Amino acid sequence: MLKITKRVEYALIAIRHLQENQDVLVSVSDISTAYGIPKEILAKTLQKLASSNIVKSYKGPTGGYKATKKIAKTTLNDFFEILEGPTAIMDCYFQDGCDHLNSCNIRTPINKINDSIRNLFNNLTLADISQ
Amino acid sequence: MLKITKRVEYALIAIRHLQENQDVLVSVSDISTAYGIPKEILAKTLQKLASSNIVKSYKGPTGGYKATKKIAKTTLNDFFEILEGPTAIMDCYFQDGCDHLNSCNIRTPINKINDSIRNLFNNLTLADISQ
DNA sequence: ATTATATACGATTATATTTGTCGTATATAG
DNA sequence: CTATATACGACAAATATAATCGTATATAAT
Repeated sequence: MLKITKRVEYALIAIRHLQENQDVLVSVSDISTAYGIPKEILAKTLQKLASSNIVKSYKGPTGGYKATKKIAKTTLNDFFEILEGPTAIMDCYFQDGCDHLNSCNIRTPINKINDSIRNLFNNLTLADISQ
Repeated sequence: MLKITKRVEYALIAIRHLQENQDVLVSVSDISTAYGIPKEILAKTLQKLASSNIVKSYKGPTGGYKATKKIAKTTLNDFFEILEGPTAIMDCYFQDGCDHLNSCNIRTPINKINDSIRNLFNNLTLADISQ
């Protein structure tokens, strides 16, 4: 449990690679072959990052991706939520569709754990974890 | 991603129920029916907690479980690891069997994230998240 | 203009993990 | 002796994640 997904893993690999090669455009294939990552998944992952301006995309032959200055300032929470949606350890007892809500006795602890994790990730940037 | 398992959820429900009923022995069936939890899974979960002395078990008819004083002092990390094994966001790039190790460029960030989470969970007890 | 190569993106399949069930053994109160 | 509780391993079902496939669009180079 509490695992990150391959998408997040691939995204981290990609942005670090882009940061180390800021002078050139890097294509999906470049990263895919360099790290042994399935091309299609990596492509979609970079598309998500591009739509949030974490990276910038350039179409056409000689196209590819570039790192942006936004990367360093991005929090882990934002990074995760761009790729995977809301950070939440449960999915979920306290929203619509929970048929246990009436007898639920763990609302407080679940919320406290969740708040702690979100607070942690909101106070860590991608720059913080890079060095 | 970063979800807790049902086992952890059920364990939380169970220990909170036991803490609220410290004067009596509570059986698996009691908790199972009260919260709509599958009996067999709950049983195994409580067996794990019992083998770590988080709860105490009593066999035979009129048997069941009781909360122990150890609960409040138990850290979230210990609680999670009793039920689910080592707390780690990846499984894993840096151990045996990783065929990407030579080209891995995310060792540092993964370790930093992992250390942060483990640090958080090691400094939160079950008592801390209860109120 | 045409071609080759890149990103963009929805639909589908494959795989892995999690969740739940079944069967059997052991302990013990009445 | 019997009924009811915990103990525990093996298996099956359900769900979530990962990967693939197909098609569209943009654009640099010829």
